[in-house]
Amino acid sequence: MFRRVPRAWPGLEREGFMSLAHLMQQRRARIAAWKALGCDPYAYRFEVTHHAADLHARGEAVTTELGERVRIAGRVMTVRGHGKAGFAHLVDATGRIQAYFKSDVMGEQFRRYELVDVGDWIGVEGPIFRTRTGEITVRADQVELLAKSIRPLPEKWHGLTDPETRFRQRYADLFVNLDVRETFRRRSRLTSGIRAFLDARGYLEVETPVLQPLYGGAFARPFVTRHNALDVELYLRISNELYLKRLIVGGLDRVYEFSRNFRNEGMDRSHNPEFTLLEYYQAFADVNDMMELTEALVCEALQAACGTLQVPYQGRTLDFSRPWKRVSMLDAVSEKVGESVHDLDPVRLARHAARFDLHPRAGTGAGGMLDELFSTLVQPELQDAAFVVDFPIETSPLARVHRGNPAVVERFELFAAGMELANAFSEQNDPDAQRAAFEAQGAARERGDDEAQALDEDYLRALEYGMPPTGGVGIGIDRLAMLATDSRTIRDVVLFPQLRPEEGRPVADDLEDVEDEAPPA
RNA sequence: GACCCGUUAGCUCAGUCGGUAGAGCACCUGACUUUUAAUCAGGGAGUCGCUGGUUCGAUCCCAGCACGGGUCACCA
Repeated sequence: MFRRVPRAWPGLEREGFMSLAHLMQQRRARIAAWKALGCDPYAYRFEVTHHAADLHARGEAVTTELGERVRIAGRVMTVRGHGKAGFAHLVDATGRIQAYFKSDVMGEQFRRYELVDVGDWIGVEGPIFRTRTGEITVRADQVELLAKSIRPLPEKWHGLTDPETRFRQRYADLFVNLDVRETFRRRSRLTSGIRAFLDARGYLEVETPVLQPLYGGAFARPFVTRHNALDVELYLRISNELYLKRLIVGGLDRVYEFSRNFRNEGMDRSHNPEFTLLEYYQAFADVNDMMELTEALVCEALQAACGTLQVPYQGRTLDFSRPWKRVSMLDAVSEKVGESVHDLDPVRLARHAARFDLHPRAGTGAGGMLDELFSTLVQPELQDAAFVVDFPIETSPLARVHRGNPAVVERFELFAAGMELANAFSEQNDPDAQRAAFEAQGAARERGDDEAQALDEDYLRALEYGMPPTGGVGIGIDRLAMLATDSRTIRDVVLFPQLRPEEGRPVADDLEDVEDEAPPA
């Protein structure tokens, strides 16, 4: 890690004072050597004919005889010199490929090979062949330096393991730990699979505001920012839900958005302050339609990403094969506490909560206590994909009351690996009922619940024009990506997870400044 | 926010019962024309996270701070 040091430390000019600066100075010195050979250490382009994977795919067709000429480019990860010959491994976007450099073949060009440092980007041209030990290799007769690397790479065997450095310097993580690339490729296959699924069903991908004058659609604290010209406070969105439903009012009857949301809360294994939520809304559909659709969507996405619905995750196998289990929250909690809680009696729920050593905040209603009991007793056991239904009204202000049971709403959540993956409702489209639900939230806010949802007059105005019956779903894409890539934490599937900023500037930069100003020896 | 653990060379780590530190890889020099963690010989590289305290002397003991990791809390 970078260390903070005083900017002007006496003795800096002493030769070899600091190892990193010393190592970088050695590498910088090679820039001049390349120029002396007439080479630009930072090239403009290189014609690539093949990737590493293309050459490996040829298998037995490659023999110890020299074959087709190819041009490959990549970062040098290892160099093994043998006097008048040498080997190097290049890594490109598709993997590793070995290059062989031989003095009597390369002539003057061999001098270039001798200047190559680990970490440099180079381009190589020559015929492919198979070495004595069986590795497919390019026998270089031409070498070009594409970009000089002046910073030493992490160690080749243990690699880069410190999580802080891996996240801060994801660029290094990506070229040292090649499995990290596969994680993000798989995440990309997941999202492109979802897009293909929704596009094929007539859904329109849309983009709605990240900067919102009023945040809503979820229970969370927001990040606050300010627009200078308008002189107004704005919030980074905690959800895009209310905007997508405005579009349903507008007649766009199937819409979806991959929404980057921001919630000003603690961070842990499954929470990053910014995260990606896929939301999709379909007019004329209810929660049951959306359950079917979600089952199909997730299965298709996982197939695209993993090629299986038996998903290995942290030493166990999660079963996503259809149909998924459906669990009533009321039934499941009743079973765990040993008596029926279907009447949502607050006194009885409080007694059970106390029995399991749960201490809901003062003012928590029956729905909140049911939710706590569920989270503690039932949720950890939901490893294979399972839908949970029958949610209390109190915790669902944007959902419609259940047609068959006025105590609960038409809603489901999807769980797997003990994590909440998705949340869906038959959306509330009665403007008066929605206003009443907002007002109940306002009362909760009065009581000190700073996550209660604000009344959104513009959203109510939209509902007053009339919103068709609508089913809506939100899926936590980061969490789904965790499952699809067997990642333990959300940070493993977010390219640049949130960290405290590094204070000051990296040590090496400070030292370079001094060296640059020093007179040449 | 609470508690526990960590921070030593570019990387991965050892170590000092308090006397200013080592290994492997990487780097430099030399040898080596099919190696692949190449090998062999030699060499250089460190305010031991920061600040303060105790001490003749602190990388080591103590306190505070910073950053990171973990557990919990918060988080429908």
